[in-house]
Amino acid sequence: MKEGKRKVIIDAAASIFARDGFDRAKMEDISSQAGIGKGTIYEYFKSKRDLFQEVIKHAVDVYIELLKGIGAEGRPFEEKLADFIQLHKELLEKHRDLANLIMKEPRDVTESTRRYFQSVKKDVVDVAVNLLDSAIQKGEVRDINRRMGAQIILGVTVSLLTAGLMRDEDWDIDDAVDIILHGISK
Amino acid sequence: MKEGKRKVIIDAAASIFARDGFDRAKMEDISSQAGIGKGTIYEYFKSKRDLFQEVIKHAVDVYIELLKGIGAEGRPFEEKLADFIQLHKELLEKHRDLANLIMKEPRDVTESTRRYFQSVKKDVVDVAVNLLDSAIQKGEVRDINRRMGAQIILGVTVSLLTAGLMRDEDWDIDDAVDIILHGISK
Amino acid sequence: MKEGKRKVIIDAAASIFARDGFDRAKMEDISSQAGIGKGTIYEYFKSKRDLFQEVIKHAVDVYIELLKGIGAEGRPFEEKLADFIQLHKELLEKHRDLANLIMKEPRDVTESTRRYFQSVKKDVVDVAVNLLDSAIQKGEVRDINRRMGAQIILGVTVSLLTAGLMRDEDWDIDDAVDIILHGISK
Amino acid sequence: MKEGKRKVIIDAAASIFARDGFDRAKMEDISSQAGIGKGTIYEYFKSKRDLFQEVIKHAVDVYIELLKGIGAEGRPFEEKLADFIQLHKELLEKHRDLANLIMKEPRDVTESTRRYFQSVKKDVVDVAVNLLDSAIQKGEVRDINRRMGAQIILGVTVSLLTAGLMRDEDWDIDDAVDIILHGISK
DNA sequence: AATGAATGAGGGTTCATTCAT
DNA sequence: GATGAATGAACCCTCATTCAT
Repeated sequence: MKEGKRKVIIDAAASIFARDGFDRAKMEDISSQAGIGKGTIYEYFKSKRDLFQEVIKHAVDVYIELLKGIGAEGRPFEEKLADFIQLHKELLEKHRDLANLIMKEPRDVTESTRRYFQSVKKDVVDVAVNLLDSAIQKGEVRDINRRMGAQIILGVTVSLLTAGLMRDEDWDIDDAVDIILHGISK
Repeated sequence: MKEGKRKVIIDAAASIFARDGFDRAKMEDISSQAGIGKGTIYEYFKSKRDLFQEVIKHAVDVYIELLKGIGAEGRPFEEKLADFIQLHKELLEKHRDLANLIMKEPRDVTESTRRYFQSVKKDVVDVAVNLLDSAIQKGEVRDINRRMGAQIILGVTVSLLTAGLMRDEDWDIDDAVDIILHGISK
Repeated sequence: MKEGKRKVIIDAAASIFARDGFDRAKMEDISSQAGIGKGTIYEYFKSKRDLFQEVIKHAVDVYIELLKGIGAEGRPFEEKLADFIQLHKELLEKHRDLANLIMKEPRDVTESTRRYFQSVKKDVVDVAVNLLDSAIQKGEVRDINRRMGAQIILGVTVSLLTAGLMRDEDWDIDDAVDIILHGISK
Repeated sequence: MKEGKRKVIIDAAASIFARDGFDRAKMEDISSQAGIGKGTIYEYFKSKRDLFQEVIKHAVDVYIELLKGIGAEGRPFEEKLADFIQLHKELLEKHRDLANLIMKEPRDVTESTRRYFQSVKKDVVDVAVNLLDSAIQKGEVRDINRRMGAQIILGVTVSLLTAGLMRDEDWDIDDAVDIILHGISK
């Protein structure tokens, strides 16, 4: 029961933080969104900042968990890459604003949260690095700087998605994969 | 004189907004950074929001102006692409935080500013689209979806730069250009 | 059993009120000090204020009881006076903070508590008045205004003790008695 | 002008703190008592605590200044003693509650304020000690422990006055002086 | 035109009290 | 009876904005 309410608060907070950003989010809005009293939040979280950190941590955990599912061996790199993009697409469609919280670099939080963010970003890049590494070893991909390649994959993915290009058109994923794989040169 | 002070305020505001973000930036900090009285800002700008919009507009104008310089005809696409990346690199190095203000989607401003942002982003993509279009017509690049290609170029550029990968390593631009042009596939 | 728990709560409250003062004392601290649940206090006391009043009343009752023991007839005034001071000394040493609660005039309580305090103070002064009265009638003391004399005795006692002058030096009591009795004039 | 308003705030705060105590005093009450806006206080004082400290410091400064006036040489100890009591009497009549703030030991302030309080108390006792010392040297008073004697004088003074005994009866000062000088013994 | 003192709406946080279990 | 999770009134403090000078 207790943990249940914690979750309710985190979900409400996620939606309000995502809508309004950290500074403009009001604890009262969060509490009413959660269907509880304003003071109740403080039974579960020390402060607004603390709540924010937990929201982020939760969102990130879900995200990382999903990401890890992609690595499964034995499938061609091309498919994994499509999955990687598809995953982000779904994530962004379902939790557009929350995704922003993860992708962007917020200035309004503890140094420790900032470090956490950095480490998360690194985790995400690492997933891409692993995808690449395995593909390079199998000879599917030429031997480029893995970290840079991973960064490029992530950047293309995020920028395509946040640009809203792919919102309704599934074929775009394949095109994106094609461009990442073969470039744009004739 | 009047316009001179306006500029002073915008510069000060740019530096404070970049440092603290919109919500945490204090009008008092801006005024003292500008070396003027707190009330004076309101002689030139209606409100904090208004000031912020002007700051963004100014930064964007400079940015767009620089971007337009790249289009110059007669040079190979590869060079233009390198210039495009180089321009962003310099911009990000000089005005890292301000650049964020432009690249990110701020939730803390007027709907009208949001629209302005959208149009700016479109302008930026348009520059890339034009680069691509001209290259496609010259046969330098295969006939991909121009807007998507442009978005990919931008995504690669921004993500590489914000990742800090290139901070001190100039060769990276060529590698990035290579990957954009020829992809990562063997 | 019921009364037993009441006593436990009063003792816990006394220690917390003494440590933190009325306003800063937290009901939760009191309950955990008492080893019971927060809500349980309200089974025994209507409110924080009510609890405070009971704490005071209890402390005062103990105090008054001790005071009354001094009056015993047949002993010289000088000894009684020394006892009076000694009693306060012990009281202050054992329950320094609680003693403050009694001696001082708290502004943070009901008018009725204030009146109670007044009456307690009067009781204490009365004890001193009785000491004096009996001494005056026996000719041990000159015929001064009894109430003023009593107030003086009390004032000297409390001020000496709270000043911490006598904390470790027993002889001081005799000196104090001497000065009260014979004044400071040559 | 600026200092003028500071003084206005301190006076208002003194009256509210005196009436309600530190914890219950509301900044809003203080501001409205001062006839200014709530935020204005914070232009002059960092926080409620800071304001409180300044109030105390101010009250104490006035008090110490008045006390020092008593020491003037060449007058008999008896007169000085009467002046000492008279001074406290007037002080308590005019600023009864504020006087309490000085005399009592508040638990709700910085350690540094507590130390300041201690030092003030010492100053006050020192004045009394000096009175006594000079009297002892002139042979007006027998050679008692000066600090204890001083504490006794202060105790008698304060206890008589806070008891409200002397509120309207001027003769009491002489009686008090008499008792301090000659004791109560026949 | 320029200033900065004054303002007060707004929001995070605390904690006495309630009440369902 | 005993509990402690839930509540929301209350209060300190910040800071964008105004306006008298």
